[in-house]
Amino acid sequence: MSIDPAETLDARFRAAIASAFPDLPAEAIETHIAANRQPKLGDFQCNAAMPLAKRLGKNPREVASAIVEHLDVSGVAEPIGPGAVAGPGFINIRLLGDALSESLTRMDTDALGVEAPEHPMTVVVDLCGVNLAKQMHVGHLRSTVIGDAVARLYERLGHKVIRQNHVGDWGLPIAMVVQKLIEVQQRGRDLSDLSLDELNTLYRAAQAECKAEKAALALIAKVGGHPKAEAELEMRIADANESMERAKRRLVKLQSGDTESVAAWQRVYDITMGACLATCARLHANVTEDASAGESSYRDELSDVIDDLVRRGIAEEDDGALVVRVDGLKEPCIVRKRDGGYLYATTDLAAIRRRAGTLGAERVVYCVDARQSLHFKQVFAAAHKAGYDRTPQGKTAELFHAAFGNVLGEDNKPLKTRSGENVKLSDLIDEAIERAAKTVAEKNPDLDETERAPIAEAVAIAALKYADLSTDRIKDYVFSFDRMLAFEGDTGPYLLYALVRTKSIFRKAADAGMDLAKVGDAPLLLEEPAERALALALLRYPGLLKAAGENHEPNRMCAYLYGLAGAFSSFFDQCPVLKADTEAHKMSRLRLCGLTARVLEDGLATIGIPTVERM
RNA sequence: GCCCCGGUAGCUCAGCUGGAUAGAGCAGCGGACUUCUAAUCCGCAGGUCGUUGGUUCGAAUCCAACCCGGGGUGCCA
Repeated sequence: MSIDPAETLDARFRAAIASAFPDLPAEAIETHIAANRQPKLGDFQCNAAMPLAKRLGKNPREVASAIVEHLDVSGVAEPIGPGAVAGPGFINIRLLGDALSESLTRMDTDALGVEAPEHPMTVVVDLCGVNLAKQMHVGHLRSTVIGDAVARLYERLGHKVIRQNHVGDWGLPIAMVVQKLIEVQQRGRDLSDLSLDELNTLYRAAQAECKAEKAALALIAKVGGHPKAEAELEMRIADANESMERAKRRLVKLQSGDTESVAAWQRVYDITMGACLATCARLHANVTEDASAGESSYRDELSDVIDDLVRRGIAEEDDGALVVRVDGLKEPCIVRKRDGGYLYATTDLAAIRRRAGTLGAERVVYCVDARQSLHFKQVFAAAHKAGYDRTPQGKTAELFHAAFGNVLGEDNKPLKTRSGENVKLSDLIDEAIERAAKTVAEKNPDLDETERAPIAEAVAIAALKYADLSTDRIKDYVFSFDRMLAFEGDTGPYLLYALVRTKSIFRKAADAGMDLAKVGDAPLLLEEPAERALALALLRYPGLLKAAGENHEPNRMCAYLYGLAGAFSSFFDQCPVLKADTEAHKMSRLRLCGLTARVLEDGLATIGIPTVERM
C-alpha cells in the first residue's frame, strides 16, 4: 500500500474496473481519483464512470454501480455501496480513520514520504543570467528566484542538478565597456577601488557614444531639416561610428587574448560577479561562482559549432547569413551574421551541446523571460536537428523554456523607478527588510534587537520570494510591498507564522516538562474534522512535490503550503494541543504539529524560502 | 500582416489538465482573544469565467471566429 491514499485507491479502483469490464484493455483504464471538492461528501472521489460509459456506450450511473459492485476498499475506506454513487456517476469515498493514521504514520520519516526516483536524471537549470557591468535589477529577480526554486525542486526529488548562470559577459556590448574602462584608466583612474555603480555609468556612457542616430538622420534627409542641425547630427554620427569602431577593434583584441584587454575584462567580471553573487546570497538563492558558465566560456566553441553545421549541411547560406531552417517555424534560426559575427543563438547552440553532450543533461530548463520564447523555439529545434541535444548515452535531452512574465509596478507597466530606470534588486531587498523590521518590531515588541534583525531579514526575503513564486509563472504580476508584507492572507509571512506556531508549542511543552522523546511514536488519533483535514493535506505532499517539480511550477508548491498552513491554523484553533483532554490526544496532536512543521520547513526550503524559529 | 501569451468577484490571484453549487486573499459587513504567538480562526456578502458559436451526459478548461491588453517577428541580447 502506498503512502498516498490516492494511489491506493487508484489501485483498488483499477482492479474493480478490470473485473467489472473484463474486455477493457488494461491501458484503457483510467480511475480519475481526485480529492473531493466537497469534504461533506467524502475525502476522495472517483470520476471514472462517465468517460468509461461514453467509451462503452452505456449509462454512466450503471457503469458506476458496476464498478462499486466489484470494488474492494476494505482496510482503506468506509464501505462503498450503491448509495455512494452521486450525480451523473461520481463515486464518493471516505477513508477509514485507521487507514488515514496508518498512512500518515508511514509518511512520518525523514524523507516525508518522498521516494527516490527510479531513474535519477541529470538536470541543467539555466538561471540568473546577469550581464557584466550592470547591477542586478528586477529583470533578474524572477530568473534567479524561479530558477533556484526549480533547481531545488529537482534536487529534492532526488535528481542531480547542475545550475548554469549564463552570464552575459561577452560580445560587442562588453567590448564597449572594456574599451571605455581602458580609456578611463589611461587618463589616470586607478581601478583598484572601482565600484559596480561606476562601471554601470561607464557602460551607459559607452552605449550612448556608440549609438548612431541613423534613424533621425534618415528622417531629416527625407523631410528636409535645418542644414545646421543636420550638420551637427552628422558629426555626432561620425563620433558614434568612431566609438563603435574602437569597440569593435577592442573586441578583436579581447578575442585574441590581448593582455591589457583581458585584464580589464577580468576586472569588470570580478566586480560584477562579486556584487551579483552577494545579492543572490541575500536572496537565499543558491547561485555561486561554480554555477557561472558565461557566454565567454563558449567563445572557443562557436566556430566549431558553425563548421560542424556547415559541414553536415544542417545550416545553409541565405542572403549572406548562415541559418538553420526547421520544420514548423517560418523564421529560421540565424547562427552567423552576414559580417561573419556570431549571435546569441550560436552561443545557445554551443550551450546545449555542452549541457547535453558533455554534462550529460537529460533535461535542460531555461528560466528566462517569456519574450525569448520564439528564440528558444528556434534554438531548441535547431539543436535537435543538429543532434546537439544528445546525451553521451544517446538519449535525447528534453529542453524546456520555463518562461515567466514581467514584474509590473502599481501602474501596470514594467516596474521602474520614478526616473524611469530599472529598479536595483539590492534596493528592493533593502526596502523589504526595512519595512519588515518595522512590522516585526510592532507585532512582537518582546524580541530584542539582535533577535529582530535576522527575523526581519528572513520575513522580508520570504515575502519577496513568495510573491514572485506564488503566481503562475507565465503571467505578469504586480509588485506591491504593501501586499506581500501585509502579513495577512496568502503571503510568505503567513507561512512563516504558521511554522512559528508549530515550533512555539514544542517550546511550551518542554517548559511544561512533557516528555517530547515519545512524541514521534505517539499513535495518531484523527477524530476531529480539523484533524482529518490536516492529515489529508499532509498526505498530499509527496505527490504535490513531484508534480510541482517536474512541471516547473513552484506556484503549486506555494498553493499547497498555503493550504497546509490554513489547515493547520484551523486545527490549531479548534483542537487544543497541550490542553487536550487526554495524554494520548496531547501526544497525537503534538505529533501532528511536528509533522506539519517538518513539511512546512521542507516545502519552504524546497522553493528557497528562509524560515525562522520565532517571530 | 503573421506568431506567442494573457483576459475569472471592486482589487490581487488560484482553479490539480473535461466533472457536482467556479475558489482564496485583500477591501466591506458580523462573530471568536485574562492566547498553545489573534501576523489567527469562523461566518455573511460579492461572478453572464472577454464575446459569439461549436464539440458532449458535462466546458473557465477542448475547437473556431472575433474583441481588448502585452510581447515577439531574419542578421541586438
